[in-house]
Amino acid sequence: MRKATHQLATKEKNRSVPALMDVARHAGVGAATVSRVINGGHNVSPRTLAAVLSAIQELGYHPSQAARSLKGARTKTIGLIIPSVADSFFASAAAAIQDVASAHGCLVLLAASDNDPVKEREQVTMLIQRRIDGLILAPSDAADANILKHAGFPTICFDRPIKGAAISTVLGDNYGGARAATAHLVHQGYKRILCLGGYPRLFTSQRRFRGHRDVIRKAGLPYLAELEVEDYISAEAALLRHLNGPNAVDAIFSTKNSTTVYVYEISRKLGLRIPDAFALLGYDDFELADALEPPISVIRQPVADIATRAAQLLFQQMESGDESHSLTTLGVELIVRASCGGARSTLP
Amino acid sequence: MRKATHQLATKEKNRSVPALMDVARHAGVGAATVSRVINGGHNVSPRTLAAVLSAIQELGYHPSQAARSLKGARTKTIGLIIPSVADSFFASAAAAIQDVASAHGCLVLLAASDNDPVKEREQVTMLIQRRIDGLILAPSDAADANILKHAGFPTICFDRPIKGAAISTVLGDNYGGARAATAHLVHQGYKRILCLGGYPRLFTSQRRFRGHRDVIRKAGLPYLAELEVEDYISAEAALLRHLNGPNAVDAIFSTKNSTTVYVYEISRKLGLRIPDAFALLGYDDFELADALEPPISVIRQPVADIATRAAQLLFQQMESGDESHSLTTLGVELIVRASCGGARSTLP
DNA sequence: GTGAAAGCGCTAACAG
DNA sequence: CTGTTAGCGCTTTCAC
Repeated sequence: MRKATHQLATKEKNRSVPALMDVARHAGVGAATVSRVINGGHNVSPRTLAAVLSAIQELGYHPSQAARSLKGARTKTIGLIIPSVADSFFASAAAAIQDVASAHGCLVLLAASDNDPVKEREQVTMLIQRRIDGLILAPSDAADANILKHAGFPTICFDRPIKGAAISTVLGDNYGGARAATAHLVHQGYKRILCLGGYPRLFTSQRRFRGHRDVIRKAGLPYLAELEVEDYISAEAALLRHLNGPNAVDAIFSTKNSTTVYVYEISRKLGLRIPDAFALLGYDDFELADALEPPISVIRQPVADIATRAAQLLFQQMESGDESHSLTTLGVELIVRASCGGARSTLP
Repeated sequence: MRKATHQLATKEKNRSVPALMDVARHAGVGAATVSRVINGGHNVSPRTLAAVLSAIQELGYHPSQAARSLKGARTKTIGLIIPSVADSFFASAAAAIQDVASAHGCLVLLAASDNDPVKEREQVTMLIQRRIDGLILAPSDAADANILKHAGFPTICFDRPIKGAAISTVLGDNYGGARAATAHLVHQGYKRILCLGGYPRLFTSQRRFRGHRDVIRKAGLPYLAELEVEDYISAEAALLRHLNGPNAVDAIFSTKNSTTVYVYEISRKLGLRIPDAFALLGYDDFELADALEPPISVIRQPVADIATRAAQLLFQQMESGDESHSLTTLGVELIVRASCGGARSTLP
């Protein structure tokens, strides 16, 4: 505090933050010595070390990462681009990635793409300008691999790939998960299984739709799907279309968390009991899935594993400089709860 | 791609990213001209502009933010320190803050403190070193204001203050929220209202505890509290202590989201119907609060508003250089659902 | 052990 | 309109 006043009084520079040279002068040593001190203090006599240290303390000096980076040092910062942190899947992923980054002494520069290729591009540009050491990316469906050509740092994709890009990628087994889900419903004896989903351009959606379709076809059951459901309104409309008449569905495979919840809520509003009126099986587990009445069966993705793996791959690649890329697909888990206990044997 | 090979062949520097000077040489112009181009392209002839632009394109050049910062420019980056992004409250806050930052062309450097003052310190240090333009902070209970003395950028606290620090702060009205919650239960005729909470060192917890206590005292009701509940196990133990005997509680005010859910789950496990066995009113709304059976009443905090306000204050302060600080307390909302409909009039 | 000096990539005066 | 030239804060030889 004294010093702050002092600085102003001597009107040296202006009231900006102290630089290494300020510390050097303050301690009566050369710049190189201060540099040595803040880099481990090796090859410095105890006397000078103490002097420099106290000068740093008094001035409240913090070395500028920017200046260090200029000299080619790493920025100790990785980028993370996701559609939104408000989405619990990506929030969990971000937390896991941050843990890994933190363990490596890195900070995370977070950018939201909103699934918009244009925004995504802008964010990538900003990250390149900041010279991040690496990037973890959940690409939009129209992501352009060329942006990363000249990036100068390794990139790992997770949750979704960039088609035709030579980038290591970590995915959940969307196709397998959808197959497992649908197969389970088939085995339970359901005959009219509706696939309810949205955002058909998303890689994950497509895989899940296909998984459902393939199992249905193989089982010789009628293919029923509503693939444009993106909010409560459209979910309700879709449901109404399939809940009445002699051809009413007896089970619903919902490919998205929010859709699953919509279906649950709509069923209550309509006074339809799950699983008596129809079975429900969702994609992605959620916190209160087993607190609902009935508890909802789901395909659970290993979110933390996916994100952690991606982060580990990134640091591995950052350290090794290895250019090779790989595709990792992590298995999902079928969590059977009461919402799809078995086809009704008797009709009311 | 051609260029990449070319660079290697001519072994100029090494395979590092192109710099402004590379562009200048490539385009046959001076450094200043390139600088002008990447800063808006004013005062540059169409011919040179085109030449430089195409050179930039070919080389895949991106100006280094680090070098710019060295010259005193802003980093266009703000820091955000929260306990964890995995917490939905802070995830929502982060999303809101990011929106504001994005609107100002800024990126967010995210750091997790885990409520640990030591980690928090480290994160602040790393952010100072990166010369962020501003910081938004949800401080740990033992946060040290002195860290930020020499930071060189404005800071805004949200959700919790740093005691005795001259820092603008945006809070939810925890005391008022707890009062409103407890008062509602009192008005409904409940007589034995238990306050269930944990993390008693957290500012938010303390305010909520006090709000409950003050209303209870004023109403002349017995003060009942279990303030060390931090997981399912301890919640169950606490509940068991107060659910039996002639002195059983008839209502529970839960001061934390997760605790509310625990109480709900435990009540189902025990076969106790809410609100017949006891009423339940929680703090912080959650997605499925109204999908549960019964729907849970809560105090809803304006999360997005709090975060947005904090971010706006920050940018305001960054732009004005204003050193003054303020305290903003945002009102909360009582969401009445079926979990505390009114005291039972008849005993079974 | 320690200091002087040369850049790292960029911007901001100045000259032309 | 355009090029030259200082630095910004730091690391890193290279002498002393």
